Amino acid sequence: MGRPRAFDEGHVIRAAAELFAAHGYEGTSIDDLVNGLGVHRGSLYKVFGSKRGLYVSALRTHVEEQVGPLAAALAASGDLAQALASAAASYDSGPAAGLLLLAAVERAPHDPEIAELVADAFQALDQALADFAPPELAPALTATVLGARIRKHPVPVAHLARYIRPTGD
Amino acid sequence: MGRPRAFDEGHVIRAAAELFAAHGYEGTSIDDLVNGLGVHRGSLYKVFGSKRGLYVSALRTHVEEQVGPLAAALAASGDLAQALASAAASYDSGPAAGLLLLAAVERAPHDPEIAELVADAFQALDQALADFAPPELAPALTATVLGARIRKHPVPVAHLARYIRPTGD
DNA sequence: CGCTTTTAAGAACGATCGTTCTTGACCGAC
DNA sequence: GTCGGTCAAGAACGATCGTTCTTAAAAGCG
Repeated sequence: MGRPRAFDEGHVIRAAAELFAAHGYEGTSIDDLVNGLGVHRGSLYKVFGSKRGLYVSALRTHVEEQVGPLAAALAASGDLAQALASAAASYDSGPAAGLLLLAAVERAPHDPEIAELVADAFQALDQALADFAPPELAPALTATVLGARIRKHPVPVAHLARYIRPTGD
Repeated sequence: MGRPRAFDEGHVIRAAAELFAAHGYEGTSIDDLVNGLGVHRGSLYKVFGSKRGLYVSALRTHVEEQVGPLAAALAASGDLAQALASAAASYDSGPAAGLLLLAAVERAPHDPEIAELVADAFQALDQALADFAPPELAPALTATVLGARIRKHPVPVAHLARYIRPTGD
């Protein structure tokens, strides 16, 4: 009963993730979202409660739909070189790529819930990489993958594998 | 002639860098700057022209006073382990640390001048690291150092050196 | 058809945004 | 001492911020 929705919630969340990834949380206004998403102001507040609510939904969905599958792909790799290559390729692409990175540096320091989402995503990457390198190296390798995403030109992280001795020292 | 300034420009720039590093460009308002810096609104606009002008000054000073000396310290290291250790230690500390990182993900995509500042700083780190590892690995190692700064808990990047075979393949 | 419920539309709210202006305080030079 | 010039103080600008409100439109159900 009642008037049906004229928009798909998942589609809206993904489009919002793009906007937040492109301009950051503070740099994206409600008007930007209303115009870019084609969803009415009141509907956004009805469904997500606030700008922050929409942001959290966007980040959570980004982690689930982009970072999660990436971690799974890493775990299915044959060796470290393949894992690093697919990590770089997969994380470089995707319209909302960089949302996790932006969330980590912009919002996580001031928002514990976002900090937890970010930490969980990073830990998932750690675990996926820990199978192909000495375990104490996993956080550094995750840092490499994340840091590579920052630079303008692609960073050949996969080459790193050729210089790292196999698992177990 | 004329009334002398009641503030030190360098000190103001460094304090502004702290604020921008903590809350980002969009997340730091002119009122935040006026309150946190103790400098009058009109004086800020007289000296720096605009909020962006102050931000560019802060980023440039941060690169010159923090990142530059770090690159010099790297170049003076004995081996890769020492270089990575000092990179992690030096870049982790400092009140404005992270400003470069935040500038790279938040402003560089939308501001060519900032993008150039960021790219130059990254390249300086690349060159400093290229002396201790295979040259094609330098960007990846810079990415590791940058990525490590993102995570909440310190990342032991220096351990990476123990697994990397010496320069020249 | 009427009633109920949910969404869409858009004006409107006070607060804050970056920026500018006006006024008076301060200092060196004459 | 007073004049010229720079800075400090703070009110004020229009624009935009996130959020809320009022009203109309669209569906299922009796």
